Amino acid sequence: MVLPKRFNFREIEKKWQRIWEEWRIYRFDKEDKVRPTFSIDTPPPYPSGEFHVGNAFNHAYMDFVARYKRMRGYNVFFPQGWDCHGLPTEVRVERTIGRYKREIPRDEFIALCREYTLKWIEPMKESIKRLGCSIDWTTEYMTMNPDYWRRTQLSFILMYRKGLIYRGYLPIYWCPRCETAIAEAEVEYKMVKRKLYYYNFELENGEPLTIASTRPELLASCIAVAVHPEDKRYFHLIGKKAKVPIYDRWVPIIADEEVDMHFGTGVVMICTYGDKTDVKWQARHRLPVIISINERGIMNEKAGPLKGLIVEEARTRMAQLLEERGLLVKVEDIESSVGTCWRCHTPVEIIPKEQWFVKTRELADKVLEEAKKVKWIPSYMRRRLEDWVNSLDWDWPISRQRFFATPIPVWYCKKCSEVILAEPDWLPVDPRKELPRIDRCPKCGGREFVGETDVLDTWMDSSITAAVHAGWPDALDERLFPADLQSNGYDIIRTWDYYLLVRGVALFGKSQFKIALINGMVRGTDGRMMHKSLGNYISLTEVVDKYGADAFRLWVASSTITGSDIRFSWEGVDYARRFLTKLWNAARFLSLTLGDFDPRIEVSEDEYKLVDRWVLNLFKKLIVEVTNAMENYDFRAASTSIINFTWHIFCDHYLEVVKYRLARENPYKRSAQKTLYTILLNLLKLISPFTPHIAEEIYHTLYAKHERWKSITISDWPKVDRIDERSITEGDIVIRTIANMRRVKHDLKIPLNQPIAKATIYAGKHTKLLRANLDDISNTLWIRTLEITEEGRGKYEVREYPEITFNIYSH
RNA sequence: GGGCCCGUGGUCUAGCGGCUAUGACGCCCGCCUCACACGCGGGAGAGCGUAAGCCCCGAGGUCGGGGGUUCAAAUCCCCCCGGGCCCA
Repeated sequence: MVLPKRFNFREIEKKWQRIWEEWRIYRFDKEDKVRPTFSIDTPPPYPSGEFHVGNAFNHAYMDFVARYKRMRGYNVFFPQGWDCHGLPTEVRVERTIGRYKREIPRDEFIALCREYTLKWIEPMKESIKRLGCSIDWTTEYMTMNPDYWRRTQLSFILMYRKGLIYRGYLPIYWCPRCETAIAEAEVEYKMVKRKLYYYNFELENGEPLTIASTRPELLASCIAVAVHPEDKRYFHLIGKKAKVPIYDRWVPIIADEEVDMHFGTGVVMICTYGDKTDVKWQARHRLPVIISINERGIMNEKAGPLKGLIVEEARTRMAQLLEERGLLVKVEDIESSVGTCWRCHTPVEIIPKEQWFVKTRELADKVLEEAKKVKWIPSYMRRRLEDWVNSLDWDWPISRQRFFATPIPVWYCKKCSEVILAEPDWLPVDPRKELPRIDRCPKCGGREFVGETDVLDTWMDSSITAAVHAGWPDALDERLFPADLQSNGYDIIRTWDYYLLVRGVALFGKSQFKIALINGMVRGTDGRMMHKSLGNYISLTEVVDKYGADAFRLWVASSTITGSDIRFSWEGVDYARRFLTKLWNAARFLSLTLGDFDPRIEVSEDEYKLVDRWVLNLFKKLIVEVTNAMENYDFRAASTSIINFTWHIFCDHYLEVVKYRLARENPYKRSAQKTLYTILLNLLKLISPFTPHIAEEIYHTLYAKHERWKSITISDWPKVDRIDERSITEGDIVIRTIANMRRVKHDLKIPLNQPIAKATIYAGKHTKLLRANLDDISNTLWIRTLEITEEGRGKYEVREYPEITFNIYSH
């Protein structure tokens, strides 16, 4: 069949996506016990409603691997799920319905969250499909479904029983807008302009002591004043007392090495809790705790005159109060970083709360040990994980004061407060609505219980995906666990990779994944991070609409090395598309000349010409190169090698020298056809992990009737036997001679299809070689009489082989 | 302030101890050559002195800047500057 003149990627891509799904060729075959398995722990996207180019970048990487491994004979498991729970959904639903969650019944609010989540998943699923990902859609799951949270709850129970989860009254990050605890990992630091207030405390001798603070509203919580132990200015004050202004309490003046002598006046007030250092200081110096902010960010009765004000109002009010009493010395503008809630961007507070925690500090050593066993690509990414683990000061708070999440499977005895942990066979369970299935409290015999109303951090859901994919806990398929591949961006090493490792270690005593494939960030065309707010945001839909999934995928593969940032470029995607056009046209040329060719007919070795052996052996080298690159997850090297071979070696040189053999009957027609047939078929195989749609379309038009594979995307990866280096070096001499003569003919303004009466090549030591290939030279250049002699020099030179010169006589 | 990564023609990028630094985009010139003008061939472009082009000559340069190791550095080491990510 002849290929149409142009390839309509819109139609072709959609068609194959549909057919692949119908054929079920990307399903993991559970029954197959022969092929080795390769399992991917696909990070479930959060249903934001839009699958952006960053998501697509990561999914493309996973798909390259999935498709490659399938062709290497693996039974590939490539699942897809959705990480549904989370604060952003609650925030967005509140915004959409215009009411706060506490204003409507809880079940109604949760139902709305579910409804919107389903709605937001749809376009993202569509995008993943349009990207051409070879996902096994029978595996699709949503963490908001009871069957999934049953597993999350079980993991909680198991970790609790192992003593890895505890309930404690500890300071935690708290978002006053969302009114929930958040983990260190969820705090986002932003540089903001703030005011630094200088105001006076009073010393025992009545003298003032000026301190600098950005948070004077916390004076009510001030529990000490600290200086650096070596600060000569304040050395004499250590151990004495200072009086807190407004509140007139005496607090100790202590020394601590972490005080920055050069910030402000070198005197700092310690408040419970102004920031993370305050938490450390409070504990280290065994200071009391005075909490003056409530859970909604409003000053409480402890704050006295500030009571009822929200934090920002309280700050300016306090500055006023200080000023009125002549205690305010000065106010400076400074830039400093403020921790904010990663979803709603409200500045976070630190308050102590009764919360559930995972003993992550206790698990740290084992996590580091397991992280060492993981193969990190690129390898330096492991450092990031290690640095993060080593920098953790607090345990991981896993309880959240939210609605739309997995319920904590716990009740409390009303009488004695004993924790009643759900039994595994009660799951899934919602203690907010159900009672424990016991009559009496095992400790005090009490008969009344209260369900835990807090829910679990979303990371508790998503950090067991690898195990869940493998069927845990019902029927864990050992072949799929730990997962072979975990792929994500370097920005979330501290979350995805870290939490997966923590849970892996806690629940299974090992990492849940073997390879961590880390990709960079997608930047806008201006080189900055792609953000809607920066106006450099490009949607995947737009790119795929304009250029097609294959062009986007090939651009992703070829534009940057694994782990590096990729800068979006329309020119880059366009270049990829132009290559695909080239490939299409080459295939079309073959479809025009292979009409009478039967691939079953054997072509004997001596029917092949040197140029055939040249291109076939160069192609073997390409296979080796691409295979090595794919094994190293170096998609750039793999894809650019394919592009360069196809475009230049195959199209620019080889196709030109065989055209004459294809145009009319001759003894070397079949060998030319066979060479073209073989090379294009195997090129399609090599490129199909990157551009599966076009490869499939060409395969089905030209090859499917002769070849045994239903789809080229599940065909065998090309193999290589002995490479004949000699035909490569000799072929190169012939090819270069032809190319240089074509160039000169063009420079002489002779149309390339106009016959040349006569030409002479002065070939020196290459005379014998060129004479043996005289037909290729003369026919490709349309030379009527070609002479090849050993002696003499012509006017023109073959650049790569200056010993070869030639003359061309147009008349 | 800390950890990690990056800095090569106008733009993007390869090279990561050894010829004259790779390729692409863009630019300039030529060409409708029986798959492809979404193509093919060629050229300038990584420093300066001259008005352009060419040639000669001169001091001299070449991968963010500076220093070092080495017979030899874009490549290794140190410092600085700039960008990024993560964190304090």
